[in-house]
Amino acid sequence: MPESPITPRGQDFAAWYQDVVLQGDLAEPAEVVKGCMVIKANGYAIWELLQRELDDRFKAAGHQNLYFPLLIPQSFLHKEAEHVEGFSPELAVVTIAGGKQLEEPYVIRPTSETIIGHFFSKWIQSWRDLPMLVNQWANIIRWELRTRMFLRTTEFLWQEGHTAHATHAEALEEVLRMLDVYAEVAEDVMAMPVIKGMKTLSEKFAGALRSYAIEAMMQNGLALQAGTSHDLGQNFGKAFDVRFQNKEGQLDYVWQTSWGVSTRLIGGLVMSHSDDKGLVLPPKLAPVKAVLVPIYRKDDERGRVLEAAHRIAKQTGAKLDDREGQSPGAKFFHWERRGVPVVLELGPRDLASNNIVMKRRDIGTKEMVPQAELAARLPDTLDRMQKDLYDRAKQRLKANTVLANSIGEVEAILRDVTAEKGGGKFVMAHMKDDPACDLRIKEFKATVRCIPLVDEYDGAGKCIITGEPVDRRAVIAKAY
RNA sequence: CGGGCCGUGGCGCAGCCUGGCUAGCGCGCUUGCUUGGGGUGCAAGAGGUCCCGGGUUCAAAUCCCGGCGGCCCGACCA
Repeated sequence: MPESPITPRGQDFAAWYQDVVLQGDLAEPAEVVKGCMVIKANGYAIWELLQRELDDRFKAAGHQNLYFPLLIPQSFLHKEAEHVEGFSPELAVVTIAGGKQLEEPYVIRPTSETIIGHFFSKWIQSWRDLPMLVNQWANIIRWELRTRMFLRTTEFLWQEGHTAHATHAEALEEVLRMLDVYAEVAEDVMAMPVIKGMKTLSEKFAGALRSYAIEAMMQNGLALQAGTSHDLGQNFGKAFDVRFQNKEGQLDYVWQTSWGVSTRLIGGLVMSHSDDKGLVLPPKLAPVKAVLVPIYRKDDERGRVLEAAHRIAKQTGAKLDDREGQSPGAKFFHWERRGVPVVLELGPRDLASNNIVMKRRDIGTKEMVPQAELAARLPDTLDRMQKDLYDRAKQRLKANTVLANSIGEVEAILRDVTAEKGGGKFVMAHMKDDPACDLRIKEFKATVRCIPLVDEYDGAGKCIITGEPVDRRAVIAKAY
């Protein structure tokens, strides 16, 4: 087992992850087979917590969960020209079933706009059927050339929301509402600050009018697209003949949206907060929030300590680690690796003084707390840790965001992004939303991440490539 | 599709160049004792088609030929 694993700060996450989490048995959230993940206990429990946070918000916004087929007739993909062009290279196709060559192959869903468009056309006839607000929790397959644990696996779990509206304005409102939901979960639940923004035309979803995204910064300064929300316009409505009769009695195509987040969020979570000792989980996403490790030497101590430990664990909701044959030290390391926010230590000394030792995972501080106060202090400590994690991540984002006023400056900042030089940066520069400009940025192995919805800088300026006026700075960065 | 690396108990590896006794080490696992405020220590034990096929040889994990599989780096992407 590696004693000093590679830090996620400034290092390649995949390498750190493999060393620390997989081989080092630190958090055992997952392993990978042919680019597909087996998500293990701790990792899946985190996903379940995230699912609940998201699902509650979707339902509050009026969406209902449905489930659509895994296999999509290949012809469906071809109905929207841009869509099929974008997804063709990464499709897994089923050509044989039941021992026979199929007349028409199926594709394993890479996303479900097409099959949902097919059903929307059956379900929607009147303006009274709108808006139609559905969500699906599902697995999808995209045969990418390169996989990275959690961030880009061949198969992944996600949620995809699909809605149909009577007007473009209403659809756009929905697109931005769900982007806000993602930002809220990222920031309030994951303690991961994000920038809400519009993707450039060259980075938008295949088949969308416009795509919006939340962009986060990992500890090494690389950007991670953590969630997307698409304004599909009437593209899929026209492709799948999703028409409705409006209040004026005329036929019109619906305006659609789609939005999704995936198990990539778990990768983002790990890369946002974890340290050399292993996972650090924000309390709101910690499957186990506090563990109580009892310490005793002799049999009579054991009885007294365990009795008190059981009582305190019950009062506070902490998990009692009463495994025999494991030293307290071994237990401390065990839970530290797994990112448990608070570890409580209770031994004979504490019994005598009516105290208990409370240790925070993120900053490592130990605190003596009167046993009687623990039930009240523990939630406060968890809240503070949640907030501190966010604040630290926010500060890191600020510290690594820089302005650039020429293409040369952008290049100088992004060239040789390494840990020694402080890792990656978000470079804010005025950039025209033009595929030719995106291409220029790609020469530095970076991309235009987004054009922020809220301008926190100096407003309008001239494009550093074309010189044309643009109304705000865009985020340029190297990304996962 | 380019560039690099690797297939040896559950996991991580050494051994291969220079062929040779019973294939070794760490972790994990089992049993017992011991220990316990940051990975206790000791003892005993279970566990192997050395990726596959062929060749060379008295003898192959090791050398040769052919296959298969995996990982990492780049191009594609949530």
